[in-house]
Amino acid sequence: MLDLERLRALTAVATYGTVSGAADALHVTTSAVSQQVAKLERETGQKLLERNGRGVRLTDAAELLVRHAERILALVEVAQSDLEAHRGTAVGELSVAAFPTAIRGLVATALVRLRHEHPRLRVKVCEVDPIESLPQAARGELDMAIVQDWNNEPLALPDGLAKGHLCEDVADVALPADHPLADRDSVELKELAGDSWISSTADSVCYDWLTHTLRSVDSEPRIDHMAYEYESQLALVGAGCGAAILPRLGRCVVPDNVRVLPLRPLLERRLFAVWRTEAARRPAIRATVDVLRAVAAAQVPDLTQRPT
Amino acid sequence: MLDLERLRALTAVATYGTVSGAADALHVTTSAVSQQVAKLERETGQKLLERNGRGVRLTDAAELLVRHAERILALVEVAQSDLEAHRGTAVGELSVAAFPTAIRGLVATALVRLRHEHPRLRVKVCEVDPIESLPQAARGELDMAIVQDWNNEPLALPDGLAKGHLCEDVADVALPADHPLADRDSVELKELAGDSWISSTADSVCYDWLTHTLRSVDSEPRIDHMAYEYESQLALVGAGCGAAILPRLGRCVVPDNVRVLPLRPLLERRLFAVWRTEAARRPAIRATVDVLRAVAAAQVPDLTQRPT
DNA sequence: TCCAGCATGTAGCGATCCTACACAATGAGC
DNA sequence: GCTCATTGTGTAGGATCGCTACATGCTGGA
Repeated sequence: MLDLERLRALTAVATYGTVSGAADALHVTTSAVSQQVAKLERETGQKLLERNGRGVRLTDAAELLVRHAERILALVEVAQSDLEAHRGTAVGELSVAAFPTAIRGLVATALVRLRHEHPRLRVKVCEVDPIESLPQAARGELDMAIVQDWNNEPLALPDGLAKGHLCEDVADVALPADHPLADRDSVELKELAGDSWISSTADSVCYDWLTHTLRSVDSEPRIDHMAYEYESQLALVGAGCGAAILPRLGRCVVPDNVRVLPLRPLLERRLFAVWRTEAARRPAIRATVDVLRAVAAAQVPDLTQRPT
Repeated sequence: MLDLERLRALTAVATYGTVSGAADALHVTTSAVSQQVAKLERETGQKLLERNGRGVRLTDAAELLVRHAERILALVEVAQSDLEAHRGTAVGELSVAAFPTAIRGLVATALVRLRHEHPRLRVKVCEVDPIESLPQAARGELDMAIVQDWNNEPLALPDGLAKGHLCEDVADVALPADHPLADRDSVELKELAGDSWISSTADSVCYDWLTHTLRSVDSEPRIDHMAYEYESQLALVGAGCGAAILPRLGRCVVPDNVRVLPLRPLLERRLFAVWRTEAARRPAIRATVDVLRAVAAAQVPDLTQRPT
């Protein structure tokens, strides 16, 4: 009889291309994965991995088995999810990835309520940029990813994932206090064409989005500085290094030498929770999304109406 | 992660209704099955079995899990079968059930050829009446069942099973040597209406078939004696106890005090091999069916043209 | 009331699986 | 061309798992 853990080991090798990559993902040693696959080879009577340079290559038989294994493992996840739904209560472990402003502006508060309302549910939060968390969720390394979707750039969802809308958030522009436009009530993005910009680091969705957005008003946007944390970006803005886009959700204290102005038209992002469709029926998923929505709803006035 | 062996244990309990029945089917002790299910309960966090009188009853959660498990286990079998097909050669173990005349008339010879042509295939034969072997094959306790199908009574195949035709066989009637019709070249069944009959035992398809067949010529057939083995039936015929239907396949030596006459019209049975559709792609299945057909074809003249 | 039948719990033994370590093979950098 | 980092496989030992045998508890019929 085939063993699901062994099938998972093989699919992990197929996914990551190397035995050690699979071992990392499964949190075991390479030796363990190697032995699991070797056992699978003995059981099936067929060679599954072949040495290929320093790595391995899957044989045709292994590719075939992986295709079956993916269907089987998906069905197993549906069964587990269905069984948990039958139980009705949110229990077990739920690993959630979120980007920084969502963690402090939404998830932290939600965790308090979740711990209170679902004491048997253990939510593990990890700060991961959506650029990473989406594929991780698709691969099953995460149960839920909290991601964003700017109004000028829709979210591309990998196969097998479902999303649930959480709330809207508005982003303003942060300018040095001595900027010519710093005393305006609001500003249009195109008025800032030619300005120097401060962005998130290049391995984040915010960087991709900012360059894309600025290109609509400025053929050659100048991104001179990059910092992943907004607090650092604001320090750079205060030092007169340029402008930055600053979401309202999870906003830190703005230094005195920085002015924050609303943009015209509003620059909005939508927040989504994303999960695998196989796990959709888990009460843990539903409960977490519900609480996230409730927390978000309580903050909507703050986010969309605050003068700045 | 769910474990397939544990799921199999639960489905066996669902199938057989009792823990000990499941244990028998899985060839382990009741304690082992009980522990497996208990572990499943801990993993899923839900009660699966409830004491019910001296036995157990499956909870709703267990019923739900069984439905999923059946789909998963079927998919696993397809994967294994597909993988073996990819390998191309017939290997591993194949458990085959056949009724007595098929064993000596067909399977024994086929085993010799199979052992020669597919040395890595181990075929295990067990004599089981089709009345038992069909459900056993459907439940996965057997890989193949060799069954018969009389020309006046088609075979009802349970869901999930496929069949392959092997050959035809003809049955004659055995009469005491001093029977008034014993010297005829052939005889019609209705000429024997009112005669006493010797049948297979009541727990066999042959008994069911014989009573059904005789009813078409005799409203109240007299079945005075029953013996599972034809050799015993012929001894009874020779002792003047009645008539018997005697297939040509695997026919033993006929005693001197018994005459065997062909029936008009021919009483034919068709032989089939039956297997689960999930295992249909196994080369072991295909190879065995092919050899059975070849052996049968070599005997067809003997079976259908022999004067008696 | 006793007993047969069924399920569960426990102790112990063997198998399994994982980690740590050693070793082999490859390919990139100097 | 040599060295070394990277990757995969093999082996020994310890922890865990899973099974059997046996004891115990419960139920329903004789």
